[in-house]
Formats: sequence, C-alpha cells, structure tokens
Amino acid sequence: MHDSGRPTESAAIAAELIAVIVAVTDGQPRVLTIGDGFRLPSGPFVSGHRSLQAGMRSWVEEQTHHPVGYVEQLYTFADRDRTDAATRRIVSISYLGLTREIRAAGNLGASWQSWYRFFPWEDRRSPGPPMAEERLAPPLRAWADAADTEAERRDRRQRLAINFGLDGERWNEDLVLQRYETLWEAQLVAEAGVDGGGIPGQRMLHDHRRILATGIARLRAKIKYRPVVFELMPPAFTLLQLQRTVEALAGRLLHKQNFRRLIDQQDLVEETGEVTSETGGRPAKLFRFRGEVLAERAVAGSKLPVVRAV
Amino acid sequence: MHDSGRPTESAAIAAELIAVIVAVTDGQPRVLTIGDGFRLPSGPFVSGHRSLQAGMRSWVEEQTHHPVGYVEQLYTFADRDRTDAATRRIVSISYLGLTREIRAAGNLGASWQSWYRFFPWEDRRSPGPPMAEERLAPPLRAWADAADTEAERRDRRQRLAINFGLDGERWNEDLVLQRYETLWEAQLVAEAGVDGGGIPGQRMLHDHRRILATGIARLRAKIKYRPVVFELMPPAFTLLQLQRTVEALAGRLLHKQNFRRLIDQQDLVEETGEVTSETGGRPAKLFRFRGEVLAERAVAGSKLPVVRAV
DNA sequence: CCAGAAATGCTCATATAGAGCATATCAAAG
DNA sequence: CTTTGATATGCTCTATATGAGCATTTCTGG
Repeated sequence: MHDSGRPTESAAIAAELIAVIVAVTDGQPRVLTIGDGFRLPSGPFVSGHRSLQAGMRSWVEEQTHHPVGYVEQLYTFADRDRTDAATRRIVSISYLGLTREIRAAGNLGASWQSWYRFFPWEDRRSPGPPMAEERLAPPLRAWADAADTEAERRDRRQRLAINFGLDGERWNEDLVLQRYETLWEAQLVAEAGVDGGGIPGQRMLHDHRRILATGIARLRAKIKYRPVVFELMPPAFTLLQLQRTVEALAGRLLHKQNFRRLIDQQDLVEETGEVTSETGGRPAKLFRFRGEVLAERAVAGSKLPVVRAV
Repeated sequence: MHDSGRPTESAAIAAELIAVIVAVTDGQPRVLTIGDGFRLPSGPFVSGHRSLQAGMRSWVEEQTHHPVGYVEQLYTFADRDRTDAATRRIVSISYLGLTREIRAAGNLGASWQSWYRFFPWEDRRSPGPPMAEERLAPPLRAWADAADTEAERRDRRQRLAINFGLDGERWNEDLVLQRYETLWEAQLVAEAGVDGGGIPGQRMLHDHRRILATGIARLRAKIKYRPVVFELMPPAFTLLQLQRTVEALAGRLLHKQNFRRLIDQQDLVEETGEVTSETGGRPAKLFRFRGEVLAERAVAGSKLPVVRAV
C-alpha cells in the first residue's frame, strides 16, 4: 500500500496469470495452448498462491499436466475493456516459460501449436521472397498512403520500413510486437474488429496473441545475450540441433561455421564423448551444456567505453 | 479471466502502483521520494484509472507535483507478507520513469535523493579502493565461510566474486539487484531484520529499496543499447555533460575520447551551432539529441551469425 | 603571458563479426 | 567396393568495433 499508516481505499480488482510456455520440437517453436488451441493457460491469482510465479505454475500444471521449467515474468497489463463477472478490473500478469515438450497422450486437450501458425510472417527460414514483402507490404503500404496528412504518411512509411524490413531496411527479428501492433493499427489482424483483410495468421482468444507476441519478442532478444536456448535442449545434442533450435526461435537461418565459432568461443558446451549418426552424413559429436557458465560469468558485455583501474 | 465462458471465482486483491522516477542533477543520479525521503511515490490502482501507467502518473503527480516523462514498466510482485487493511493480497506493479529535475520549492515534502545514499557501494566513480572491497567484502566472505557444506561455501564464494567483482573478476555495474539480494541473504541490509551489520546505505520503507535496485539495474543495462540518457538531458548540452550523466548512472568513469567516438558513430546528436564556456576551459560545443534516430533505426544489433540473402 | 581545464584529433593493437573455401568422415545406394 | 549425399570441421580474409593513449588546440582567469 502506498502509506503504511492509513488504510487504503483501493477498489477491489482481480488478478489473472497467463503463461506463454515454449518448446522447440521437430524444428518448430511451439507454444502450449489449452482448449481449442487458441488460448494460453491462465487463471486467477488467489490468496492460496505462495507467489505470482507459483500461482502461474500451478495453473499451467492443472490445465495442461505439463511441467514448467525455466520461467520469467513478461509484462503486466490492465485492459480497459476487460472485466470479470463482478465487473472488476482485471490485471493480467504474464510469464514466459521454457521447457521441452513431453509427448503425453490426451492431457486435457492441452496441445502444442507452432507459434508461426499465429505469426506466419515471422518465419523467414525458407528461401524465396518472405511473406512480409509478398503479402503484408501491399496492404500496409495502402494503409500508410491512406493517412490524412503528408507528415503522417511519411511517419507510417518509415515505421513500415523499420518494422517490416522494407525499402532497403534490414529485417529485425526482434520487432515481433511492433509488427503485430502495426498490423492491428492497420486493421489487418482479426482481433482488431473486421476479418483481418485476408492476412494469414490464426487469431487467438482475447489479447492472447498479443501476449504471445510479447513472449516471442522477449525470447528472440534474450537468446542473443543469455544462454537460455539450453533450457529447450535435451541433455545431449549436436551442434546442428542446437543451431536448428536457435533458427526456429529467431525465424531465420544462421551461418553454420560462425555459429559454431560463437558457441565454443563462449565455452557454452562440452563434448560428452559420444557421437550420433542419426541424421545421416558424418556422425556428429554430442555436447552437453556447461551449466557452470551461468555462475562463472555474469553475462556478455559493456558497450560503454569504461576506463579501467583508475 | 482464464475462461471467457464461466465466471471466475478469483479472490479480491488490491493492486498498487509504485514509481521509480529518476533524474540526474549536479552529477548525481536522483530518485524522487515522498515523506521523509525513504519512500517511493505509490498508490492503489483504482477503476477510475485509464490504464496502469496512467494511474501511476496520476499518483506521482498528485504526491509530488512533478511531471513524469518517459516511462516503462519494471516488474510486478506480490509479497506474501504484505496485505492491506482488509487483508487482501497486494500486487505491486512498479514503473521506471526518467525526467529532468524541476527545482520547485516545497512541493508536498517530495524530495530528490541521490540513489547512492541507498546504495553507496554502487558509486565507483571516485578513485581509490571501492567500497565493495573495503567494507562489503569482509562480512560477505565471512557469510560465505559460514555455510554448512563445502559445496555451498564454494557456491557462495563464486557468487560473491561475480556479483561484487572480487577474486580477479571484473565489476559488473548491472548487477545491482543481485548485489542487494546477496547482501540481504547475508543479513547485511537493515530490511533483512537486524541492524544491517554496520554496512553503509540508508534503508527504505517496505521493499522500496529492492524496487529501486531493480530500477537502477534496468536503467544501467538499458543505456547500453538504447538512447534513453537523453530523457535526462536538457535540450542542449555539451558532450562532457552527457558523459557525466552516463557516468552518474553507471557509477563508473568512462574513457572520454572513446565515449565521444561512440556517440558520433551512432549519429545520436547534432551541433546546435552554439558553444558554452560555463565550466572553464576551452568552450564546448552544444549539442542536441537527434530524436529522429528513434524512428530511423530500430536498435543496435544481432550477436547471432545470421546468413544474409538466402 | 602563463597555468589550468577541457575539447578535439589521431594512432595502434586487439577483438568480434560476416562470408566463404576446402576437407574429413560417415551411411546407404548401386 | 565405389560413388553419392550429407553433414561435420578447419581455416582464411576482410571489415568494423573496442580499449588505451599521446598530442594539440582553444578558452578563461590570474
């Protein structure tokens, strides 16, 4: 409360916990859903919960029977237009979780959905002209041109260039949320009211697609400076499997040799001593994650030109 | 709610908004406090608020009469042991705000406090042996050695080395929260129960010091990849002033020439055409922030060895 | 005119990142 | 037993970025 002395007259509200649980299987990044596959696991935060995170874990486990591993908080929001049966405002606290998919039959209708089902334009791993340019750019440009003033038109065009990698700009895979929000503004997603203008991409319940976008964006940004990918890997894996996992998340292909150089420069993995010849071709060495690095090194680095030993 | 069909039976809870408002004045990073200077502006989230952020802004303005500029969400938590008068669980949503200090007399007892008053060990700008080594290391090492098992002792020592830059490790200014939490665990901060073992650093109300630590950590990390410092600068400034501001935030000195190189490599500023000779010495050119870069470039860069033009 | 305080210009060595070329090593097909 | 298809691995070369300093220039205040 904002004053320990006097009691607060705060209105009652309801708090909801929502989880974006991610795994990568068969080269696809997947998100854990319940029901018909269009909603994320979620439930109210109640007094019995030890903490927000504990509450989220228990809802996920209850609704999906799937264990949750690594977890971090994503974002909290309070949509003006969402209230519960008692018309209380709802505050939603979202979490991002990383696990490995466990294939158990019929667990409550919980299912794993490729996240590119909801954001097909985010997958740029296959060669050929990307969907952002083929399918999204035309209606988006039309939206930009439809602005009232010339200044606004210019703003919109520049925003499109940056967010969608148009007009010579490079594609930035981290801008998942910005892209979704731009599409929303241009009335190109189904949640925005109309039918979505024929843009591909499955909609979700309420604002769940926006929350998923937030989770993807966070994860794509995070794999660049923290070794979180390993939460998604089995105990032993080949470097190519690791690369394929990162590619699945980032939605783009990586340069193999440079990827390997990056990995071992950082001492992230060590050989198990075994090899596998699963995939055909020269058998690959198996590696395991060196969990110690989490303790050994805080993170990457500065970007500030600090002066040493004053 | 987690199911749009049936009503949820969620318990009522109270939501609180807390703000960490930062400004840099006279070379000191300062945080806006109310009352006796040991508490952050805060208040309940009520149904009249348009959004969480709007509610936070209105509380800050009501309690301090100070305008809030740039804002971002920090973290949401629910302390088990904090309830309000009606013994509802409290969910606290914290925000980080950046402004420039306005010196207005007697505004409600609101005041700006140097954040190093609460975290003196975080200021390493002055030469000489840093406080982390002089004052903190001994009791921390004692805590590490007091662990039950050898394994736990080793873990603690390594954690100290990384968090506090001991045993040859480098100081990482971003680990503000980890340091505070380690000190808490070692019973060296006043909030942890006892008197804090003589470690310098003013305590705050409730968990406000932890929230401030979260804000400092976020800001220190963010200035490295996003041009947020400019939110703290006046419209025109010299490069040295800019550098001093970053140094105040980071708590360490920067290499002047390299700092300048970094700034203009990124086209972050442009000359106003004027010069100032305020500080003595050769007059410095005045610069202004090129706000356009926010639109022009998304951010910094990859760290993933992507392959171009497949 | 001189000392003090910055502002500025440059240089050099060392990482890191982006792109490719060339081999090595296996499984399975023929 | 050889060929083909698929990787796994080693190395090289070129930009660019980063960390550290040295050397000048340009003012203000005695």
